[in-house]
Amino acid sequence: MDTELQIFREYIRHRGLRRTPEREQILREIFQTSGHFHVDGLYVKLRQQGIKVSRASIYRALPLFIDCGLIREVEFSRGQWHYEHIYGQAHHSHLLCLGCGKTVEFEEPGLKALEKRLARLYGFRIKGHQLKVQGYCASCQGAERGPWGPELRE
Amino acid sequence: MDTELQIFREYIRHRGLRRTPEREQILREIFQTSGHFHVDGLYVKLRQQGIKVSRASIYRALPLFIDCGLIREVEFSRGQWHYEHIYGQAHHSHLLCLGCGKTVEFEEPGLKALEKRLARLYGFRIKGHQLKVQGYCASCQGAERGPWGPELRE
DNA sequence: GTATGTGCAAATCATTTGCATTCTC
DNA sequence: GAGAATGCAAATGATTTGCACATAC
Repeated sequence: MDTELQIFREYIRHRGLRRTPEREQILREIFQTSGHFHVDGLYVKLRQQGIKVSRASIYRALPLFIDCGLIREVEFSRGQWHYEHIYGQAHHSHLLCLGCGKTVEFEEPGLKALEKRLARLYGFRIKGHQLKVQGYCASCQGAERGPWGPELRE
Repeated sequence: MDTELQIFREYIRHRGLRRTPEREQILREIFQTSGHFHVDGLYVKLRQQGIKVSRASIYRALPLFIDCGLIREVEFSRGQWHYEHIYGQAHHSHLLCLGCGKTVEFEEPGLKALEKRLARLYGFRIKGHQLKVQGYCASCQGAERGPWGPELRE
């Protein structure tokens, strides 16, 4: 249940940082929500619960959570940053609908093999990858723009 | 040689837009440079040649070039947007060094098959994908941070 | 002639930062 | 008590936008 918190405390200790209620409240809120979240939504949800944390503290806390492997950043479309839990989750990629913004998560085991191949080929020590696939979902295929069609905005 | 320009003019005509020297100068500059470029670099290079185009016009022109399939946006690390030609180029992915920022381009034919599979599985009409792999290149592996090691900044 | 495109400077918007105050260790 | 972390408000920086003028069709 609170494994994330434990991991975080462990991390804080290792780095000689300080354990503050703000950081832990933010972390709790993140793990109470399932799926993706973004900074402002997080800020609002905290406020609604009467928890007073500044946006600045959120911005300062997120890199720590990322650093200890609890969450990860994803960008759905340009400038649209979201975060998602990764602790205890299988690594997945995203399929995005350009029409309605729907996202589907999928796993692609073949990418592990690709990483190995790249490591060998280019002498890299691979740390990770991100794959994003875009298209139009079943219900948006009508509105899809043709070749230089009606409109385009990513 | 000037195929890009032809494609662009064709596109302009199709969309009922106007053919302006600014847009074409920007396009020429882009295709005179090989590899990646970013907005500010482009702006400076144009100025250096005595070509006066405002940043605003560049920002307004790039979506057109993207729309007609001449260039593509890539984000190397958070907020670091680059553009690259795609006309006449094989689709490729990027391998990035987290230490020195070096980038390696590679092709991964398997992703086409993945797109097909996703299309069938989720009923999407796939438009494209982006894959980014990160790691440390041979010369940066010493400076690499361990588990919660020295430093991390994407 | 009209609608589009351009340049400029001002507006945006998410994120970062400086600084005085408050907390952890 | 010293160094970190917080909150606030101001700074940043890339991109966008409003508007007056220029220009393509």
